[in-house]
Amino acid sequence: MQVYLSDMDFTKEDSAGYLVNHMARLFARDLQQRISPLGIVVGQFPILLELWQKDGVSQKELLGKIDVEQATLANTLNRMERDSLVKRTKNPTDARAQLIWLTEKASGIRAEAYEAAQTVNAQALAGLSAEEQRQFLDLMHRVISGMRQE
Amino acid sequence: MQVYLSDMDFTKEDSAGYLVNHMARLFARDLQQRISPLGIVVGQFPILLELWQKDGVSQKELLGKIDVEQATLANTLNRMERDSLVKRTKNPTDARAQLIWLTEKASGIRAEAYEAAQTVNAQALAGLSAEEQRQFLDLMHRVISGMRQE
DNA sequence: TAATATTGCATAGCATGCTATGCAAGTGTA
DNA sequence: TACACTTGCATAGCATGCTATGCAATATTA
Repeated sequence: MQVYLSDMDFTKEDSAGYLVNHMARLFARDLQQRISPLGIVVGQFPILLELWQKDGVSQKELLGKIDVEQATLANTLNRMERDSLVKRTKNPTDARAQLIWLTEKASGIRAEAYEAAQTVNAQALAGLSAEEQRQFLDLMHRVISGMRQE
Repeated sequence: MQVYLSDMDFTKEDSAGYLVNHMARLFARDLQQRISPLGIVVGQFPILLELWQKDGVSQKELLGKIDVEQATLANTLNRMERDSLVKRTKNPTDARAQLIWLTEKASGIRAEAYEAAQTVNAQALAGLSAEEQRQFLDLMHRVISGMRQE
């Protein structure tokens, strides 16, 4: 079957952008449901992932590891501080900079948060074979690296 | 190579959810850049797609074709009305309902908007072969349909 | 028909993300 | 040292999306 696309035709279901957007909201919805019992929200997740690896870092260092803009990070950190997930201290060697530390509350939910995310990922990809799952991740990596530079 | 994932390990780059979220923001960024000269923004795009097919519909009918919540649609329609993209009239046979109509301004940018979206999609997938592009869309469809029901 | 339930839409309040901008603290240079 | 430049972060203002809630109009049921 041959499908002709004219400038008078646009099919959402054939649009990568439309599908990506929809899929992202489904992932966020599922992850939010699973992590809300832990007292965190989805936007905090990438930040927590990095701080669980290493805290006591500057906002700049954190920013280098996370794919959001600086203002987005600063705002999310504000909410995390409000929610007692992080504390900010002055950097003794640079008064402009800060050091960001996890609270015990945030440290304590690490294993459960990992599990929540892995469960969401596993369920989302449950309809794909192991080989298809690898392909899917690979394709996404390639699309992302192509788009980052543009 | 065998990779062991423990509960003390979580790699963003292996997380479908993380990649999907990042990719969605890259798509939105690129589309926004291309359509802003047309006087529209990305959230309006799915709504316009449907209204270009058929306008004079109720909000409920529109909602059935778009994958967002009712409140999101109502808010986006408010901004579109503010920006002179749509007009709302009363439904003569049901005073609760409304009919949503495109303005001439919105009708006139259809071809350019289609082209913008198709260019974004094409560029995003430029690093994939035709067969890989088909696979990618197919995998996304399957992931989405699996997640919608959960 | 009167009471109740449902429907169609609007609004409030919030999180996430962006761009643009401001500003104090550091760095470099004349 | 004085000046300009850069850096690290905060804030304003906006769009997008969500859940929860309100409310008038319609539909249903007793």
